[in-house]
Amino acid sequence: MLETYSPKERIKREAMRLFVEHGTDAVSMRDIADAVGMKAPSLYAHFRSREDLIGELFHASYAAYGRQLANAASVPGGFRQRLEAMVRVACALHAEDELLFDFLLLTQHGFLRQVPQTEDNPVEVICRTVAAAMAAGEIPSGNPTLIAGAVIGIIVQPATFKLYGRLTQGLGELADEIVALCLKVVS
Amino acid sequence: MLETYSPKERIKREAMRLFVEHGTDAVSMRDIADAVGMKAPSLYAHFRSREDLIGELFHASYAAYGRQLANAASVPGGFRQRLEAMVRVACALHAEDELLFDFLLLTQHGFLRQVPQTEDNPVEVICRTVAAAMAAGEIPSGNPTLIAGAVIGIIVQPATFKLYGRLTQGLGELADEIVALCLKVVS
DNA sequence: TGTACATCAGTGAACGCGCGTTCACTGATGTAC
DNA sequence: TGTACATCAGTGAACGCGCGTTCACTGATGTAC
Repeated sequence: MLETYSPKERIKREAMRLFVEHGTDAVSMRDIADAVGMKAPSLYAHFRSREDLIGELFHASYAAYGRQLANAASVPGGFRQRLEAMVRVACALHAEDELLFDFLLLTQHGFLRQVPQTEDNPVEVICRTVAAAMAAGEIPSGNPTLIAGAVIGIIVQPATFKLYGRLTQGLGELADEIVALCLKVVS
Repeated sequence: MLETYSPKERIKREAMRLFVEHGTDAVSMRDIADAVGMKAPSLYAHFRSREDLIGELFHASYAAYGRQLANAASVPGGFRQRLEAMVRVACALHAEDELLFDFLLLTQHGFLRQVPQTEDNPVEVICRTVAAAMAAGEIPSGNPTLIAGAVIGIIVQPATFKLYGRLTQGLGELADEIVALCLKVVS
């Protein structure tokens, strides 16, 4: 039941849903409050401002994605095992909570300029892992950032296709094929 | 000289620049007018509304990209030649007018739901071309939309990296490598 | 050459609206004795 | 069990602001005679 979640969790969830459905800027505090069954002023008992609410939604989830990828990147084995683990984690995150994945996908450009380049940054994790493998001679030498970008693109663009209905299967069901495509790109 | 362009062209250009720099929703009609050296009401001599201005900017450019890709997709030769031609066109478009490419990249999610699935749609062009090649047995069978998504991701994600300064070279300089990555993905 | 008029890109002032946010208040719930 | 008080999530009313847009007007430019 929705009611078993805390008010703060319900607000975050409904806000995310509305942001994905209509775009961040088309959703007002009153819209969010309505969706939760509150009045707008009540939201300020849980978040200091609208910007805080959206920022908390983005940054917390983005960093959580980064930590999950970093975990996967540290599995024992060679680069190919680590890459496969990372790609499978990304696909699993999409399968577990597609709304959250879509939220990050759609709102990324409002935040990427201010996102810290730390170890919690998912893009950073993949770039570092590819660069390390290339430096160690595990994959052919080249432009590591470009290869990392290709890998990320192979995950993110199909997620976009799913969002707009071009693909009916989610990344969870497509994981095997996506892993295979990413492995081709690093060969 | 800027002054040799028509007022309408100058408005479109400055608007695009501001939208890329600050995000569509953070730019007001007054901001655009200021950048062009006019007052806000003057914009309405050239565009019926703010929505019209942004829509014209997006849809005209998006369709022009689609036509260029469709041209490339019709070069003589096998699928690999056509794919290479399309990827090179995409890279050339980025090299010729990075601002426009970035604008389409950043604003796509505000429009993709309402974009027509016609022959002018760039995504549609690539999906159709891959599907045809797969049906003809020119590439291994699989999920054609997923492969097309991977190809698009390999182009779009590096463009995003360039936008945020992760890559210093544009797609023009990276074209050879990007072509090679796309060819791997369809093998 | 000079005068009267048409054209039209651009403007100043103003509009109504919805936004984020504040704040004094309500009313249900829990605690003390 | 009953009364007085504290707590605190939630509210109604209101605020100031910047937005998109309208409209009567200006003032430079071109044309007719």
